[in-house]
This record gives sequence, structure tokens and C-alpha cells, in this order.
Amino acid sequence: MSIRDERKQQSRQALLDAALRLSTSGRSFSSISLREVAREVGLVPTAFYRHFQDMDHLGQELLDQVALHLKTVLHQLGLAYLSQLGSKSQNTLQLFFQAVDQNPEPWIFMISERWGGSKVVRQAIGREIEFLIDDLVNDLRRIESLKHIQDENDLKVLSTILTNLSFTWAMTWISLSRQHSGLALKEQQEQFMQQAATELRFMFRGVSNWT
Amino acid sequence: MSIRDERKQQSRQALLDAALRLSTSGRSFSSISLREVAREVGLVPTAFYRHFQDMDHLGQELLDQVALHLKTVLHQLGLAYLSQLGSKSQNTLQLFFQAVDQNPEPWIFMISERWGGSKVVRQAIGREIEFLIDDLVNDLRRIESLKHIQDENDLKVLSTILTNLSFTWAMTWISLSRQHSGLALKEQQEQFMQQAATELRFMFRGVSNWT
DNA sequence: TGTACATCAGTGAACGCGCGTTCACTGATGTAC
DNA sequence: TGTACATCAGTGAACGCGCGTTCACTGATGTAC
Repeated sequence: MSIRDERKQQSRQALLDAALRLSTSGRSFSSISLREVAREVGLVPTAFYRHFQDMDHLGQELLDQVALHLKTVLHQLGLAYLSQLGSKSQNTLQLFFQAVDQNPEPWIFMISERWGGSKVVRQAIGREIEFLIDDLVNDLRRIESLKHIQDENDLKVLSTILTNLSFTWAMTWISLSRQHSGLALKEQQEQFMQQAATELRFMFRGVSNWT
Repeated sequence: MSIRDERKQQSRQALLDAALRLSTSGRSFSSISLREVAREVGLVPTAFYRHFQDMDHLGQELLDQVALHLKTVLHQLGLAYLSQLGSKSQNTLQLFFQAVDQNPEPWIFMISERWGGSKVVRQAIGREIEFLIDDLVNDLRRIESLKHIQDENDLKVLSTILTNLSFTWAMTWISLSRQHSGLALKEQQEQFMQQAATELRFMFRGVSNWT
């Protein structure tokens, strides 16, 4: 790639990063402005148009990146779960929250814009969540304790519940860090992790008695 | 109440209704303006200040009304479920979606603003959801098939799952009506209701094998 | 009941501001010879 | 390698617009006597 193309790519990515940062810091994507995004990057507003037609197009591109990240993280979590085999699922839960902490923005974007104010983003998220659910079905199929679930459809329903639950967990977890700090935060997190573990236990109890 | 107070109350409620309508018609609360709300009601923008200090204060009041509605509907659903006793839970699911269809706006507001762009609304929703979960715990306690769950905390976790699941169901249901119509809509709704029923069955299978 | 004054929901003009978008431009980088 | 022209990411001025908020006002309703 030429120097010019490289620099252009950097600016483009900087715009995407700025939009993600602004729209996950307590405000929503539909309430941030083109000028804000450009300003955040140190560009003049008109330069925005060299990269995206408008904020909606940026939103779609941003969602693609965000969805790819989540897909990767979730798949790695699936692999980690499989590799430890009989190990407690609580470990996986810990890994999950660790992944959320390490890079919360994609989670915030995906979850809070799922029913958010931008139609194109909302619809794109609907599609991406379908993909995530299907991916998870493939991971679930390889889990020994789920082998007795014959009906492909039941597996998909299970995947749907888990996906939706995990979104709520992620967002609740993140909002804990926003409302508490220090020791109080640790305490709240510990308590919430216990609760999520119990939720999982409820699910798996249903799974193991499935016919 | 005097004539003047009555008229003032009407205007106030009209502003709240307009804000709810605007913020649940595909846009978000944080992206609608004070002037839009006033215009929708047929008032001059400055008249807004006779009723609310700003949009945040209107939002808090609006949330109170919305939460009260949901609380009432959910409690009535609980009573309906209890009264039919051994009857299929699928009936209750049907009643649930019927209630959502009859007045979708409170559901949309509660769910899409749960992680939305207004901080005060977000935090108020967090509190209200806690109340809804606690209310549901009280209803669950009276269900025969749940009597074997001793630990109060397990009951609360179950209530949390059900509440979160039902929110996702409600919003998915509503977005079906937004994307389809006529026969295709009926088909999608039927299919989704089956899926939700299976999700419930997973949960209850876990519940009945709880120790 | 009638009158004189007080209250206050709603009005209309005005303000400064940030917004999205247009346009002609600049100057560093790329390309053809 | 050096030169002459083309490309194009980023600039800066300008536009019309809707926004939140202020202020002095109007006139219907309420209240005191």
C-alpha cells in the first residue's frame, strides 16, 4: 500500500475508533455528531466526507468491526471451555467478564445500539446477532454434555438464551464499574458473578434433563 | 381541581405522551428535542418550561408512568397464570404478547432506554427493573411447582432470568411487527412464539430439577 | 352577586450555538516519460 | 535519476437550520372583599 493509502486508512480507522469511544461513553450513537467525531480525531469536519458518506455509513462499518471482535472473543471462550473439558463453567464465566473488562466498548456498542436510535445499525445488529447465535450452535454441538439434544432447533433455542443472557451479563457487569469503584466494586462484581453462575446452573439443569 | 389546574395537567400529560410516542417510533429519547415534543403537542417551545425543568426531568416522570404500567400488566399476567393453575404456560405467553401488542410503547421505552443515552433515565430504569424483579419473586413464591425452591436467593435469580428474557421477547416481538406485515408477520410471530415457549421449557426443566 | 386585583399557562421575538453540507483551495504524494 | 503533470486527503470559509434558553407580554381563570 502506498504512503497516501496508508495514511488514509489510519484516518479512517481513527474516525471509527473515535465514534466507538464517543458512543460508548454514556451517550448513544444517534446522539453524537459528525463534527464531534472529526474534532476528536483532529480533522476538519469536511474531511469526514473523504472517508464516509455520512454517520450511517460509518455506523455500519463500525458495527462490522465490533461484531468481528465479539465473534472472535466468543469463539475463543468456546475453545477455552472445550479444552478444560470437565472443568467448572464458572472459570469460563470469569474468562468472559475478563474479556469484557479488557475491551468493553464493542460490548457496549452492540448491546446498547441493539434497540437504539439508528435504524440501519439496529437492523445490522439483528443480523449479526443471528450469526453469533449460529456460531454458538456450532460450538455447543461439540460439547459432550449436550450430545443428547437431538433436535437442531432445540440447540438453537439454547444458543439464543445463552447469547441474550450473556449480553445482559456483560452490560450489567460494565454498569457495575460505572457505578462503583475500589473495594465496593470488587464486592459487587463478586456478588454478581455468583448470580450469573446460578443463572447458568439453572440453564444447565434444564439442559441435562432435556428429552 | 380547578379548571386551570385541570388544563395544566392535560398539557403536562400531553407532553409526556408526545415524548413517549416520539422516542419509541424508531428513534431514541436522547435524540428527540424539547422543541419537537412541544410542537407535537401544539405548544410553543417556551411553554414546555411551565411543566418541566428540562428533558431529563420529563424523562424521569415518563419512566415512572411507564414502569407503573409494566408493573400492573406483569402482575395481572401473574394472577392469570395462577388462576388457571395447571394450565399450559403457553397461554400465559400468548397473553404476554397480547399485552405487548396492545400497548407497545412502554415496553419499547423501558427496553431500549435501559442502556440508552440518558444517564438519569438509565439509572432510574435500573432501579425500576430491580423492583419488577422483586415483585416477580413475590408472585413466583405462590406458584405450586416452585415451592421446593428453598433458597430465597435462587428465587430471585430465577426472577432475574425471567425478567430479562421477557424483555428480550417483548422487543423481538415488536421488531417483528416493524419488519413484516400481513401473512408473513403472522408466520414469523407463530414461529417466534414457539421459540419462546421452548426457552421457557428449558428454564422450567431446570427449575423442576432444582435441589 | 359584582368588582378589582393576583396568578400563571401559554405567547412571540430574540439570542447565540453547533449542526450537516457545499465549494473552491492547497500541497504532499503518485505516476508517466 | 529528474521533470512535469495528475491525484486526492485535508483545509477553511460560508450557508441555512433547528436547537435550548431568556425575556417581557397577554389574557383567561382564581381570589378577596
